[in-house]
Amino acid sequence: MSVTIYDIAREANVGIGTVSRVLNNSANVTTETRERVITVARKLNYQPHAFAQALARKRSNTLSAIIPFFTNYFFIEVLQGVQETLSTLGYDLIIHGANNQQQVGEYLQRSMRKGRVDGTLLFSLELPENFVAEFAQKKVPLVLVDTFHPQFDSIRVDNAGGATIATEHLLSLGHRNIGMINANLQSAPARERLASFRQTLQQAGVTIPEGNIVNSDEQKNDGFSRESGFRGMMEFLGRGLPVPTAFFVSSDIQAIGVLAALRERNIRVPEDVAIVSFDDVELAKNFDLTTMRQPMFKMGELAVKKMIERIEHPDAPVSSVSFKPGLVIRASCGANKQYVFHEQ
Amino acid sequence: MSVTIYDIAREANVGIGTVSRVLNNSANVTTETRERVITVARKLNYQPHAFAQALARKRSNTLSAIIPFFTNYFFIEVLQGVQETLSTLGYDLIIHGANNQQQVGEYLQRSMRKGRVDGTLLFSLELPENFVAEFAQKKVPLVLVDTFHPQFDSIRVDNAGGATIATEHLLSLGHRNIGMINANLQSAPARERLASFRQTLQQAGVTIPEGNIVNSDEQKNDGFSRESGFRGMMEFLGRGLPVPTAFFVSSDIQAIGVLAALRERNIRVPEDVAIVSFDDVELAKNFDLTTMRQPMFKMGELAVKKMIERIEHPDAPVSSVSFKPGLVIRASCGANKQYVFHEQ
DNA sequence: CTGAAAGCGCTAACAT
DNA sequence: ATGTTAGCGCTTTCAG
Repeated sequence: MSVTIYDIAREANVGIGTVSRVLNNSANVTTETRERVITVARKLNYQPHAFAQALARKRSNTLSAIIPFFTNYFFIEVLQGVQETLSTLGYDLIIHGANNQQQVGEYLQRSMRKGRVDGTLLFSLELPENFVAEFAQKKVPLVLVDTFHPQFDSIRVDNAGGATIATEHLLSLGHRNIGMINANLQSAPARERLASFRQTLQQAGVTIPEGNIVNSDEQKNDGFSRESGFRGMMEFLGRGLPVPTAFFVSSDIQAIGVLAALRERNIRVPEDVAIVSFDDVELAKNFDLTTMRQPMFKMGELAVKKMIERIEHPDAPVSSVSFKPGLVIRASCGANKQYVFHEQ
Repeated sequence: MSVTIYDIAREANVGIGTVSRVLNNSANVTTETRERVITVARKLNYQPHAFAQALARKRSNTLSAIIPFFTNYFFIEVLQGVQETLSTLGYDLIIHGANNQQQVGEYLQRSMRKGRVDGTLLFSLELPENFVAEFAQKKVPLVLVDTFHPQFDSIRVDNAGGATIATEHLLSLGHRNIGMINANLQSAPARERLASFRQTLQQAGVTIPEGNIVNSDEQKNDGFSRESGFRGMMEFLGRGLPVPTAFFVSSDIQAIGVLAALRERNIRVPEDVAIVSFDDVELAKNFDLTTMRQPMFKMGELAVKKMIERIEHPDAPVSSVSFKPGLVIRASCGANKQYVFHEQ
């Protein structure tokens, strides 16, 4: 059927071993024969058979990524970083979208149990405990992105640090009555962002009514959604409390909903209320949101690099790095009231 | 190392052939031995080695998808359909993000590299001509999604039909001065949507000033972006023409920009201007956009089904199906002025 | 019905 | 330096 190293060997009058050697750039081949083989290979339009290689090498050069099925911009951008990096390394990426914890298990099983992939990246999903012991013992290359487990490599966002910066920014702008529209507390990022928000206010000696904080109770996407932001702000407004002069919102996507709610009530941003959110997804700049930027693309790159290192050094100590988000100032916080639409 | 069919065979006192047979549900095995083998396999926690299977079967059970790197909601939703369907079929999906035409070629080459994948899905990108002859002759399983080539299967959106419905809807609402904010005409969908818009008006005997039509000249994403919509509307407003009572916008994402521009000029939607756009991406409902819904998830499903059929019947005639978008009426067209935020 | 054996295409250890 | 050979783990004839 298709051309194999046997065809090349015959045509070039060498053994298949030699062919394999030149194809793998291994030493000990005369430049003369090397060139002959290469010429023939090119002439025959030879393409190595990936699976045969994988089988013989016991290495597949492909990774898998398990991501939440309800994908949002965060994953997309991180994935782009992953994909780009992988592709320069000659690796392939298999994607698995998980709907629930059980599926995570299935995919983990499917990916790892056997030669299928060299390693897997788990995104924003909890690692099921029943895999921990086995994976740790077998030293399965697993890196967690935006999630954590002490026994595996992970890459995280410093939610606490980010929330602190956001809150301090609002404080520095003179705001003293601040509110927070948060996602569902069942998600760790939501908990961490809230805790730091509280702590930062407290350290600044600022007290706010407990009613200024609205936590989402939505299940979908853990409340990191536009609807959730809209409802959260509406709920706050329904409480009849004095409207704070500023809000910290736990994600850009929610902030967009918050903006809609505010507009409906004719409350202007940033004149009446300043907004700072979190993530800096693609959309954020279009809404002129001041937000905490997470270097998503970079996180993807780093995830891959860690993975490669892990594959090459299975016994290296596990490491966890967290990215500290940076403040991106746009119009929504009022620090810069100019409407800047076309920012790069 | 890990458990193979040899281990099972030994343990169950049968030959590896028999083990393989029961594992593949092939006939001609006594229920007795079958059960014995299954028991042992389970006990040993056996997992088939995908690559070895692929090598022996000459079939990998994995597909690849080449998508534009600047991914938007459209792809994400289609991909979810692809992924979900594939996963129920036991297939894996390899993702390649292409930045340019040349990369499409590289990935095409890499994917098709013998046996790597059983077929590839090409999304919204033109199939490089230099692959056509070879792929067609070798009957490489290739299905095009949201793009087209006469020699390969494809799944498309009926842009013409959709634009017609959108325009007729506006007409039926009584609008006679209508405008269009379009994407970059270098993209086929933009051209098709514009042509049908024109034709529908003409057939209805409605004439509009040429200046009512604004085509984007942006490169990024072919002008299917929020910025592009914003600028398009601003440009129109700068022309000094009477403002139409309705606009057809070539995508939801642009419509969001259009909305922003209109708001800035204090032009109300839908009271002053009605808007109908195209796509019905996730965000559309949050902006209460009346739009033409493309069944993206379904398109993904169908793409996979077509692919499987193509793999099984390499000689079947090529087919191309186009999905006719359906009108989703929300608040932005004024047909239903009620603010509906929480629609499912 | 089932065991044995021949590949699938490639790598790597072993000869020469 | 290069040819030969033994697998990698599984499927699939081919005998029996």
